[in-house]
Amino acid sequence: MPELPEVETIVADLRPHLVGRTITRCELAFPTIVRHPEPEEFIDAVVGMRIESVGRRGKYILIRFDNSILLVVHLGMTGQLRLVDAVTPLANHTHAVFFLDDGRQLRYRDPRRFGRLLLGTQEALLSSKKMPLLGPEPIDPEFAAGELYRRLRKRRTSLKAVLLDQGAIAGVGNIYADESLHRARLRPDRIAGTLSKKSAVRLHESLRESLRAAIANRGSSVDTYRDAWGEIGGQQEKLLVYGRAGEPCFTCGRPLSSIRIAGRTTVFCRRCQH
DNA sequence: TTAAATTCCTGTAAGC
DNA sequence: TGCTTACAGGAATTTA
Repeated sequence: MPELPEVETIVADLRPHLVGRTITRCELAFPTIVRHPEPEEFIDAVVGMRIESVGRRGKYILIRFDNSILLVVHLGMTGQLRLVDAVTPLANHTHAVFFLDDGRQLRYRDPRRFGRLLLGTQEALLSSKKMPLLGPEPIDPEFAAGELYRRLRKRRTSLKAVLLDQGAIAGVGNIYADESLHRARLRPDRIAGTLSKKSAVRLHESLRESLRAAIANRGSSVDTYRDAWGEIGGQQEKLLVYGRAGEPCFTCGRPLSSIRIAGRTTVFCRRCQH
């Protein structure tokens, strides 16, 4: 499922192709995928807009138009945003198509429909709670270990739950939460507030390393994730624990354990993580 | 106020 | 082989 590295890959791929393009037409095959504003208003507002920039905040794709209005795309679990030629056959579950002035199309496809589209200024979307307040970007050079430590310290829930909390740290999902906790040799069910500064520094480094490696490998295609060209990523081959329950730990050889934390499958090594 | 539980969805895989 | 059932999970919403 798309997390920070997968969204970053899509955004980086789309940026040079979308900036400067104008949306000439928009078709919604499944209008309820648009959560704001009403679908008719959404179409009226988006058509004729020129794309100024393409960015990312957490797991959100931000397509900014030249009047500071944003087209916000959240991929949920199975969302895909693809740039295709007009002759490319329409895949099933394609809910929205944006026609561009160069003849190409930006298509949103999402079998499970957990994703959503939003349109508006950043301020309006935030104040109307259509977009939540997100925590800091973990790969931002300014995101220091001390900041992570402060955020962990005030929480009385598990490390895993805090890593998944988008208001605590933006962009981390089930894959990279498990991966970074394993790298940091920390049990996912450790209460966040009991962590030492030293352990928090280790988690900070592990988190950033897990995300950086995944971005370098164009993300993990463990479920239906595909990049903007429909291609799979490469990080799924390099995952240390995610999806490997029962298989041997690469460090000690003991079978990896699987438990449920915060309603999420969580894989870790009972021998290596404390 | 914080944390946990519930809900939304459908493709996939396991089990009978 | 074909049907049924369990499972996957991001985040908004509800409950504790």
